[in-house]
Amino acid sequence: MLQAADTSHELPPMACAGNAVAVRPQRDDSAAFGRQIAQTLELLTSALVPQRRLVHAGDSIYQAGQPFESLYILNSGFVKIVNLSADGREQVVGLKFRGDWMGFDGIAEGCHGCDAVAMDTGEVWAIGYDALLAACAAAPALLKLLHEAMGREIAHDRGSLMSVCTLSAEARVADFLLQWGASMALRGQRTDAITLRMTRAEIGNYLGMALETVSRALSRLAREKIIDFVEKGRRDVRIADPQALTHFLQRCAAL
Amino acid sequence: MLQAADTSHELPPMACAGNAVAVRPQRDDSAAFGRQIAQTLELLTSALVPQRRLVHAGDSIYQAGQPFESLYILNSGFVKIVNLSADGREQVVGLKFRGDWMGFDGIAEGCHGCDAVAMDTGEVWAIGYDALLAACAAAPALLKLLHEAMGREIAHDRGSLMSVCTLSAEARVADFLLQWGASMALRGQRTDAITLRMTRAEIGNYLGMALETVSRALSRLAREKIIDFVEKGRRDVRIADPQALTHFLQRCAAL
DNA sequence: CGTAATGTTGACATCACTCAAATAGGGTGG
DNA sequence: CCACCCTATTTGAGTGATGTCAACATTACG
Repeated sequence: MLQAADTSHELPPMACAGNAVAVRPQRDDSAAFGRQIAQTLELLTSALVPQRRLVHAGDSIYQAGQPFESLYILNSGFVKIVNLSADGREQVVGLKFRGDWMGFDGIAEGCHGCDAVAMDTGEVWAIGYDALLAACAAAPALLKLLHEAMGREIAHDRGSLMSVCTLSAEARVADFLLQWGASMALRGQRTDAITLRMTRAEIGNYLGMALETVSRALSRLAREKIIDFVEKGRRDVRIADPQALTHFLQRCAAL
Repeated sequence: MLQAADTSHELPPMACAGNAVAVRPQRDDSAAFGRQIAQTLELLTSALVPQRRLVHAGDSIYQAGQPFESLYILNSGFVKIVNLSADGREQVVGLKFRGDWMGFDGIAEGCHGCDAVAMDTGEVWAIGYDALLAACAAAPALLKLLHEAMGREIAHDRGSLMSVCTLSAEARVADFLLQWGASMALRGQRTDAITLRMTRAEIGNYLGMALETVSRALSRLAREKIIDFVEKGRRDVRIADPQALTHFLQRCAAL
């Protein structure tokens, strides 16, 4: 579909996950990631006093323009990261789940560049950045976890950019569902029954397409029996056939 | 053009740059950023022994799949970061200039998720990650710079995502030129005469559009006297009227 | 020079957006 | 429990922006 830059180079066999398309909700990964979250939270509480805050849908955790003072960890719930441009455009640029860090974007400029808005009831831990650095000096393991979180975010954002740039609208929706499922799987949750807490407009905004296009893509996936909706309400998606969904995506990408 | 998610929230006055559209090649910023680069390089040499490497156009600094061991700093030259997917898509997801760090994407997974390919002759410094962490423990200022670089990258990637998702093709090309100019300005280089070291195909890949669309957008900007090409070869762009370019972008964004 | 790579431009096709209308759900007050 | 409203969603029809294909022009390079 889109042109590939002809970067001529031999590709060594991909030894690592990278931004692979397939979902792999393997038990190992899931357990490892769960341990990592637990370890992070544990280290944080042992070394610092995170300020816990209960948030409800619509609450903002931080807003663009506010001075950067803390990083945040999502202990439970679901958060969207919204980028705002000077000329009024706004764009969902990230989704955060349990264990995810938030607020890195503020480190460089000294103030936040996005809004973080809760999409559901949940608990957020705020960690003063200076205190965190001090704690990291004492506990190198914590620094390692912090860097891993930042690295993961960078790698993930690049994956998003690639999806938007190289996949058709339908493929992006399929990819979105797969990624959501993978996120759930990593956290040990069931991956077949996905409860989207977002409107079609928000999904479309996140994926860079009109809400009608999201709706049509989901309808088509449902028509082809790749997904289905649980009774009453179209926000709960069941990935009826994960393999078919992966194949669907690969077929789109191959064109 | 695209639908905005109706996140209802009041926006506090933007006190900071964030992902503002306008270019501001102010002398202050430029000087500050120049100092920051110098400080980074100085700190690195004082605390560590970076491994310097001369690269030429086409050389790869690291490749996806290689084990992650080092971070890299570009001392001079110009590098593109290319993301590869399992199904063969490839996408330029980042461009690096003097002073930029590379390789963060490998921290989380333990192996690199992208290729970094030199587009021009330059010098790259490799810094062993473990040694860097040790040095950071001794020199907190270095850790601060490292985190700022990571935060900047995250913020920048989100800006890219937003551009691709919310701007028309022509606007993205205009934005691309403005950002390039801003990068040059930050580094104290002339901002009016831009030497694109990329083919139309690479630019299009980076911006998520066909190379023909890039060509048409540049032609139109030239026709409207907003930019022009220096004699012989269409790779050297002169931003004839920076304000007009900014206005052009804002006009596109307003639609 | 001659050849290959790159860039430009036109014609046409198509994907995805816009506009519009109908349906469905969820919540609220009577 | 029902009537009502409001939002979210679905679906269709038409259009426009952008991709694709193709021809040609220009430049770079050996």
